[in-house]
Amino acid sequence: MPVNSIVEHMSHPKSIAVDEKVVSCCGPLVGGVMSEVEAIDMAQIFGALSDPVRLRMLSLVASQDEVCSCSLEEPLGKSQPTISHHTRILGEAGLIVGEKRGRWMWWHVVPERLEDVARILAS
Amino acid sequence: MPVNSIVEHMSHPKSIAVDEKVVSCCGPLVGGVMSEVEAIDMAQIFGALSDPVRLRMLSLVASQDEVCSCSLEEPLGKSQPTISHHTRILGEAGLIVGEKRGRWMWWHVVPERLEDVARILAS
DNA sequence: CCTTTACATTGACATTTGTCAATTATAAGA
DNA sequence: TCTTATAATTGACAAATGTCAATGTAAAGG
Repeated sequence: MPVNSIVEHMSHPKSIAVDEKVVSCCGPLVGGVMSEVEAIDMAQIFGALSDPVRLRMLSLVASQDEVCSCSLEEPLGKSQPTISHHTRILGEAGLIVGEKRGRWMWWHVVPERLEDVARILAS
Repeated sequence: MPVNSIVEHMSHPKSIAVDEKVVSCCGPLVGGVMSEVEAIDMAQIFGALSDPVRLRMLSLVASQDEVCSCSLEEPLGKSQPTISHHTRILGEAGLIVGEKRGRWMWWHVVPERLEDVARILAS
């Protein structure tokens, strides 16, 4: 129980005594207060996951070994430039990887990346 | 190996044969293609996590049993209305919960919610 | 070559988002 | 009651974001 609640009605609780990281067992969320740069990097990944179209896109890619860009337009109901835009954002976040073969761009998910993100949250 | 890659240079790969969900063991990301409403709900949660200030805020709250709103302004370097804005977004996403005691608003994380999100990604 | 096809890029636009000053609401103390 | 302290709300604004039409690029086939 924190000092805060003990002195609840007596003193101002503005100072935080940050717990020190005992062991390096945990993700950034639990194991100490996050730095500015950590937060920016992490926010970029979560930002990639913060759009409904991209989530359904990721789900579509994950449902196959690999999926071509052209086969995403119809199920997502978006134009070709929009699909390209979203694949780029998911790619830059490291969540999917694309390989060009012939005329087609083939995408597959990066499971390790998803596990990394999951570990951040539930460490 | 998908039909897609076999007929790579022969036919157009626009049709996706969606794998059917065999058992309900998995999160929405792996166990079948996500629906529109699922995607919108999930995007709201990830949207709450997609801002550096909110990530550091969540990390600060997670570093204590509970944290008062007023003790977030200084470490995050944001104004009081901005802090209130961000706590509301994290709260609406179910990631933190606030309780008003006296003049102070005390926040704590919801670990189960974080685990839920983690399970979505690494199921 | 020239044409077709798949994808990327650019530019424009409306919407959403993050921020703060000013104000309002509520709780505690004198 | 009057004053002080904490938080929520409102309004305004700049910046970021999602979308598509138009255009550019590169690969394959004639």
